Amino acid sequence: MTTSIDREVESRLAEQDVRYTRGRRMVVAGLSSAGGPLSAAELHAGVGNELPLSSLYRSLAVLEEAGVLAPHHGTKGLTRYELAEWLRGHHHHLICTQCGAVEDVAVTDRHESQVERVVDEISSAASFTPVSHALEIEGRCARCT
Amino acid sequence: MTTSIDREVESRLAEQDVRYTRGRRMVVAGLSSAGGPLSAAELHAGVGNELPLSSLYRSLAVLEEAGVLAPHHGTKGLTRYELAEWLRGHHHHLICTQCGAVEDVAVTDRHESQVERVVDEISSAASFTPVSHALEIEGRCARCT
DNA sequence: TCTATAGTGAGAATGGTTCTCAATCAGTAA
DNA sequence: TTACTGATTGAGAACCATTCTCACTATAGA
Ligand SMILES: [Mn+2]
Ligand SMILES: [Mn+2]
Ligand SMILES: [Zn+2]
Ligand SMILES: [Zn+2]
Repeated sequence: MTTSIDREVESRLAEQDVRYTRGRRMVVAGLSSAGGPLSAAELHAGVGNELPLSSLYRSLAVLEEAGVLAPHHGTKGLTRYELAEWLRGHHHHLICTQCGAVEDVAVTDRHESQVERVVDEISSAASFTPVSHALEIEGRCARCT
Repeated sequence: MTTSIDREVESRLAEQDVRYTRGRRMVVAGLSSAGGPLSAAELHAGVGNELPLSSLYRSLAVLEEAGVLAPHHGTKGLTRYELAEWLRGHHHHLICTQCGAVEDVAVTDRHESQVERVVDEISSAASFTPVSHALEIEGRCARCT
């Protein structure tokens, strides 16, 4: 099945003369259907341990380099990846300190513009040029309350 | 030299029957005088490679457990630590994508209350119980512009 | 002082991630 | 189609931040 995200990734990679191979498609598909960022190990398990780990890691690196994926450095010794914002849309994260789950959360335009105003004011006061921001909320998820 | 932070850490550890030893003091001192979170390797170098790495890592773990330090998972394969918020005060981070530096940035009460309102609204919409938040701004620092 | 417990340091072990290299695949030209 | 060429893959070794082990030392309390 070819989704719309698949098609967008396809053309993005074509622009950069990077092939959209079977393994890379599996990674994108795995992350497309996830509710939050996934680690290499989680992706590996998610595809029934097809796709060798070395290839999986290489695919993650290639797709990150191509701007298709964004790394998310969460808990200790583990990098999780998610689709880049131009594919999935901007969002923030709810991180459960109990079970460790990271959940995507959409954000309204009103909230987003408020956050952006704060980001811009903080940045300009520090002579910093902001490119993006991440608002991460830690606490207890609905299941762990 | 015994700073005020030193005294606060001292009593916090005393409450928990955890000794405030030479190595632990070196870690707290190193982080007190830093402008952002530091990794184990950075701390190690900062004290002239006194304090063996195994002891340094153990001190970081003990101080984190005691609530004196907070880990910051920023870059790949590297955990940086900073003083907990009750010691250093709440702040946010400017992360330079060019040089990798992480800089603390103070936040005004007005900004903070705006951010907190957004955090609360996002959380309650997701049945999430927020405990803390982190606003991380990525971009170029003044030096790398 | 004696004893029990906490802390230390050197090095081994662990585990996520990256690297190596030979084999295979995909695009291109003849 | 066939031959050529560079990209991609997979198995395993290597890497490196972090954690563990264990014998030794320091400290607090009886
Ligand atoms: Mn996400
Ligand atoms: Mn900080
Ligand atoms: Zn949870
Ligand atoms: Zn910089």
